[in-house]
Amino acid sequence: MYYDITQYDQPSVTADIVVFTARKNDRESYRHLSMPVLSVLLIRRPEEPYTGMLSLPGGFCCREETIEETAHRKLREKTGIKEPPLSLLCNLSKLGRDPRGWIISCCYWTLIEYSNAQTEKNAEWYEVALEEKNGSYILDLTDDKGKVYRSEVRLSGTNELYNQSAEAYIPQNSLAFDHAEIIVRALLQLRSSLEKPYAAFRLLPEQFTLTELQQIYEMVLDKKLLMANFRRKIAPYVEETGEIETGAGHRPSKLFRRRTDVSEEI
Amino acid sequence: MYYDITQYDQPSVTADIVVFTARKNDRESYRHLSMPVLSVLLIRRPEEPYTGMLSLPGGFCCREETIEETAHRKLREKTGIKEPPLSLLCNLSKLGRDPRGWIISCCYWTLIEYSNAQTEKNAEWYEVALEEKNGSYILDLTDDKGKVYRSEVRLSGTNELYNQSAEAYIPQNSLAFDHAEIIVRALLQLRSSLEKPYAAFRLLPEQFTLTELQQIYEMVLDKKLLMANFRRKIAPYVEETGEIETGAGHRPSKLFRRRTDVSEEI
DNA sequence: GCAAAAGTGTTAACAGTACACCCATGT
DNA sequence: ACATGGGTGTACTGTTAACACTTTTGC
Repeated sequence: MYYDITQYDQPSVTADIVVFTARKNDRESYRHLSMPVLSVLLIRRPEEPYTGMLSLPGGFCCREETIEETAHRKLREKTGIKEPPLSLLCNLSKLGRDPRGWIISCCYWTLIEYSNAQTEKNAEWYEVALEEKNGSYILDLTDDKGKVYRSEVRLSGTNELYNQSAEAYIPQNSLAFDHAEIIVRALLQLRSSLEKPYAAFRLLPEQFTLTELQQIYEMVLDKKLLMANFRRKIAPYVEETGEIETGAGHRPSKLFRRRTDVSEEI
Repeated sequence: MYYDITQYDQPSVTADIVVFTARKNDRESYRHLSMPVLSVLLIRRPEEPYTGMLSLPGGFCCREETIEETAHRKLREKTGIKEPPLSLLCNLSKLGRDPRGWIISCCYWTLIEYSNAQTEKNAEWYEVALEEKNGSYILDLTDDKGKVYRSEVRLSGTNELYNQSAEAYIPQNSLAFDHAEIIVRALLQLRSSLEKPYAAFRLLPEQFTLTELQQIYEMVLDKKLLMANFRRKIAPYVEETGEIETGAGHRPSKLFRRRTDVSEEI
């Protein structure tokens, strides 16, 4: 009745996820704040190819799941996090990007609150730093011992994502496959998503101070903001809880929550 | 050496493309302008499944091409258009969305200038009209004889695209597969992309009047704009060519082009 | 002249920026 | 008291919205 689709060659399809979180050191002293640290979840590969190198969490799609469900299942296994909203980032499909054969990667990104996640064995958080340098990007990933994994990424288009670079499949230093490029694209998209604060809320607990929210912005955008202006900008999206943060050695902060009549999407 | 990826079940992958264009009737009279009409390219399916129903152009991905290259090849076959920039829209992967089996659709959208395209046999342009109605969308596609194909689409999230609706695979009236939903998502994304005028330029010839550009906006956003304000808004993106449109029965319009120092991406 | 379309100017409202200043707390 | 962070007001600037007005053409 129908054409037999299996007469055509078929690819394997993976879901790969860039998971960002904000980790916060405790206060440096009773009266000094410390900035949160933008971090990404990476797996040290236990198997071929690229054994021992760092890679994004993800896995092969199977018939019983949508791609997003595969991503959710993998995230549940690695972090215990339940079904965070996923943003589609890009599809990478150039033959040669994976030495095992024809493998298409559907890439997503998401944000989770650090205290909600317990990472399992070979999954670790790495601090993310991105620097632009005459058209290329320098991506530095730093583990908790201070070891830095540097990758240089050149994006073909800009962050508009409708194209993919020829060099995408060359593993960059300690990052397997084209995963360095994926992380760079995800960070660029995260930054532009901060025009609205929905993404930032996902990095904070339900109640937060406006300073904490501002620190999320400063961490992601990698620049300082003026408090008065920032507060006016996000005022429509938050509401006071009535509660107060205590014991911080200064004027106590009001605690806010996101307004529930605004969308949670990122 | 490596795990054998072919031991897992593998999906077929298709690239589907929502191609928009702006068709312009000739002037209704020597002194009345007529609005351009937003149109989308659809194929009347010559084969099972859904024979005779309308569907998006697209085709199965093969090993030798990236997904974008497959999309480009299919567009070349249907319209003769050479490699327009593609914007990633969504991946649809729910089992059951295609009766032939496990088929993942990678959906893109793009814009082309009408005069550049020659459609082949069973490909036709359909006028697009979208109406929101308490959370659902009514999509009306009209052929050149005035026949209307109506679909009702309910998006699970909004236009943020990280989810897909359970009913996605139910063919909507005359649209095969979940293609009605894809067109709705593409139109919503096209609308929000008009914050910058790059997308609009792709619907016009190299030289155009500001009124033509404004008509593109009004056509896509489906609302009237004020001329003076519109001109100020897009002024940074265009420049005068020095030439003048003649023979229109009114004060002649200056012809503009897009400034070449701004990105062409959509 | 006149209808239709091209194009400009004027104003008020609003959002973004920079900065000055006051408030509340733990030591 | 004082240092530190929390929080507000104000003045300046640029952008957007609404509307009134002038210009140029073919008939």
